[in-house]
Amino acid sequence: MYYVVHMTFGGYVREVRETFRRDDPAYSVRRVAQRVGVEPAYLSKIERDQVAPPSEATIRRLASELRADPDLLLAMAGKVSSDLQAIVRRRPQLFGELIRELRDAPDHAILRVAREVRDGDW
Amino acid sequence: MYYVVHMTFGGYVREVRETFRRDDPAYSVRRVAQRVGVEPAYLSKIERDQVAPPSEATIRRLASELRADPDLLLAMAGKVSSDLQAIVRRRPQLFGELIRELRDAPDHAILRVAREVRDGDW
DNA sequence: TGTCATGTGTACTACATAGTACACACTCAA
DNA sequence: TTGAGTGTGTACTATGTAGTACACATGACA
Repeated sequence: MYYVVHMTFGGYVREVRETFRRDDPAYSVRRVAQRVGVEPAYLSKIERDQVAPPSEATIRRLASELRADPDLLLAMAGKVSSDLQAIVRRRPQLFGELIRELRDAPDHAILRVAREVRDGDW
Repeated sequence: MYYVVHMTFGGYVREVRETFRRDDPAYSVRRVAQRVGVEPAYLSKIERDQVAPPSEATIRRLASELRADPDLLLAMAGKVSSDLQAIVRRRPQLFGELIRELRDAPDHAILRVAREVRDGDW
């Protein structure tokens, strides 16, 4: 599934939507656009990367509609979830140090740290 | 020093600049503005919170000029450093989980985790 | 054969962001 | 008393963001 990382935002959305569509006509550009709350022409342009990715709010509704991970979709759009930003902003130096420290850490190390924190022994 | 958290961006900048100025006339609005590369009137408005905080690039130059922590200044401006955002965007789910897990953790717990990572035993 | 839904091209718009440019009144030092 | 430096008010602007609105050609299907 990691190949996704090399896709554009629009390309990924189109692929996911078309996959749903293969066995459900409710996933046409027009009908998805309507449920998401944007104009069909706009969604069409988004999927062909003719315009910049939409706002965070629209990306979230799109993610929900396409059963995609909002954080992943936001990342593909070059954005970071505003709730994560708020957490970091509350203690910028602390989180800054931690995140920069983890920049090159392998995935499993980050996961392990997260689990350690969850079983919080502080 | 934590009272800083309750200040506005502009108020903090003004306070820091005026402190420098008490024993160095090179820290007038005009001269700092010139070194930072903005119009004096603009810096004046920033310090009185008459306009939104400036761009990340300008905040960084301001931080450097005032020997302030860029992450802190950016946070006061409601922003998160773009390099941190880039790190998170590379592995959005992983960092998302970790950061949300740490939302309510005490400072020392986050620090401890960061140190653990630095003495990286992965 | 008409009509219905589909995807998309073109044109336009409202609001936010990130400032510049200039003028003005004030103060202090020579 | 003038002139250099100071802070700030007002007016303006360029670019980016996040879309809407409508028209059009196409293809299926009843």
